[in-house]
Amino acid sequence: MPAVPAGEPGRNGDAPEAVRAKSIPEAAVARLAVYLRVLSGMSEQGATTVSSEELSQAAGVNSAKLRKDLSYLGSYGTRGVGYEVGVLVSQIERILGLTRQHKVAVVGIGNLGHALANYGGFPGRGFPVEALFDLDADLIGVPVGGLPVSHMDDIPRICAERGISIGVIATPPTAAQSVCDRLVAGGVQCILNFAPVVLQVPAHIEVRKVDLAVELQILSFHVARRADDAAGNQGNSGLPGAVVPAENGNGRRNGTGPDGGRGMVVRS
Amino acid sequence: MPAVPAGEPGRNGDAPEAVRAKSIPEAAVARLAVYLRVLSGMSEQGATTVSSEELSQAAGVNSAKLRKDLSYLGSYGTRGVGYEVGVLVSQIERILGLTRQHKVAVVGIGNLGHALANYGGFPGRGFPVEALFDLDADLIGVPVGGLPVSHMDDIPRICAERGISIGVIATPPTAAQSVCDRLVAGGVQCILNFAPVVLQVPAHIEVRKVDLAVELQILSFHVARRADDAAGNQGNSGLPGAVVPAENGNGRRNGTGPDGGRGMVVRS
DNA sequence: CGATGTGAACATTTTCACAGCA
DNA sequence: TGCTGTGAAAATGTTCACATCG
Repeated sequence: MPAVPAGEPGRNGDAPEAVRAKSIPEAAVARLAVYLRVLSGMSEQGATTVSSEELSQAAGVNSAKLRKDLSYLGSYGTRGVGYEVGVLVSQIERILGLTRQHKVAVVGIGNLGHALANYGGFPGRGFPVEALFDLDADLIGVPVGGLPVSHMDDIPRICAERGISIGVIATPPTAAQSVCDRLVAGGVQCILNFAPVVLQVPAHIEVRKVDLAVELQILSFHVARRADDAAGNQGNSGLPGAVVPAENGNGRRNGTGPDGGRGMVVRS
Repeated sequence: MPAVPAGEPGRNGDAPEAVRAKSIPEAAVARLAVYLRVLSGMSEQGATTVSSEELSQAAGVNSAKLRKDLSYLGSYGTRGVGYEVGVLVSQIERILGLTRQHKVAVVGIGNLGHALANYGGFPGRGFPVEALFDLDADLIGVPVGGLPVSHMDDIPRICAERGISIGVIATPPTAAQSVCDRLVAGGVQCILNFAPVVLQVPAHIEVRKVDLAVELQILSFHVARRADDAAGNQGNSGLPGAVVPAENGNGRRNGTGPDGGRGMVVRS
């Protein structure tokens, strides 16, 4: 995605496809991460091969979609048999760029930030937390999860020094944009934003947001809609029928989407 | 969405459009929640009207999309002028079902659950936390955020008694499915899942997931892709050019989508 | 005149359905 | 025979562009 100077993002008449090669769909990337987790679990349980049917069941998607997604990796399956778990894991890790580490900085050591910091290195390794920041004087210097908290003013310097590539914003909404700017100044390339604000960033910075309020409101919408359906409710709607994978609609895009609530979190 | 008994979700040749009326796109619903937050902020600052241009800027989408989204509410704008903030707020709240309260139960009072419980009522009111659950004997009975923690075995009974409609799962992944089943048994209609597992639920239950690992891995993918682009980097890519709203791709679907890593989360 | 509301063009994503290979 | 890989169709979602109306 060639960065667009300003104004409306990506506004070009026809765009002669520029340089972009094959490029794998955003939606597929998100699912690959899920497949990876499922595959890791299977691997730990000793499985060596899986069929698209099995894997798709476990991941909660249909098999056609799964195969299409995996096809973006290349052809690593064996017709009539299935896929080798180990191969799939490697290939997905390769595509997702998990073969190298991505240093993380957590800003805002409140409830959520604290939880994240205590994580002591994010999911499945590969995302070591290497810097913590806050404004609270009482927190500066205090080790959280083994790492001392630094002052937000030092974000640019410290991020640059330590080669942080991902910044996690877990501050109150009012501080978020300022923190974001400093992270960018520090050379951070991606931001995971838990604050309920729409961040303004240069085109080359990737932002993803997690917003509790938005999630709850979307659920609220569905509850409401269900109530409306109180009409032609033929067939089997509320009947405790078969149980199937959630298969909901979290295919979030990132950008401007849902933001929301207040901030907290974490768990493993 | 008529519930599909079992097997592959929604597998029907052509589906004669059944009963579904107009129905507003999932993607739009997520954005409406964002508009609502932005509008609330504007309202607090005394703004009484907004143009699609202003609002879209603040929300990080383009004006056409914003107008299309708002059109699902009905026609509440004034040509040549814009929209009345108050009207928009009311209409969005109506569509999102925010005119009534949705009682929330939080399961798993660890780092995340604790943070959520302390929230003392979720974002912008409308989502009061009315029950807390955990397995830890040391926690049972202890008030967290003013509410005593109950045992997970009592999930079905208590949820039913208190009329909980939304369950938040903040437990370790191993307990998630079991908790989910009990929430469903207790009559909960929607689930917000912070555990990195694909939940199996009856078709009439709405599930949304928040997965830190998946988010980080998606960001990792973009870092990696950026590295690859190290080729024909003409134009202005890394140049600190204009700053624009994030507008990323968090348009998550929910269902079977991205799940992910280990579990953590949240904010404010 | 200026901004909304929207049909139609376009783009992306999902699903189908089946050829092809182990 | 059975399952992968994929072209093509269908569905969804986004953007354009402009008629319309306050």
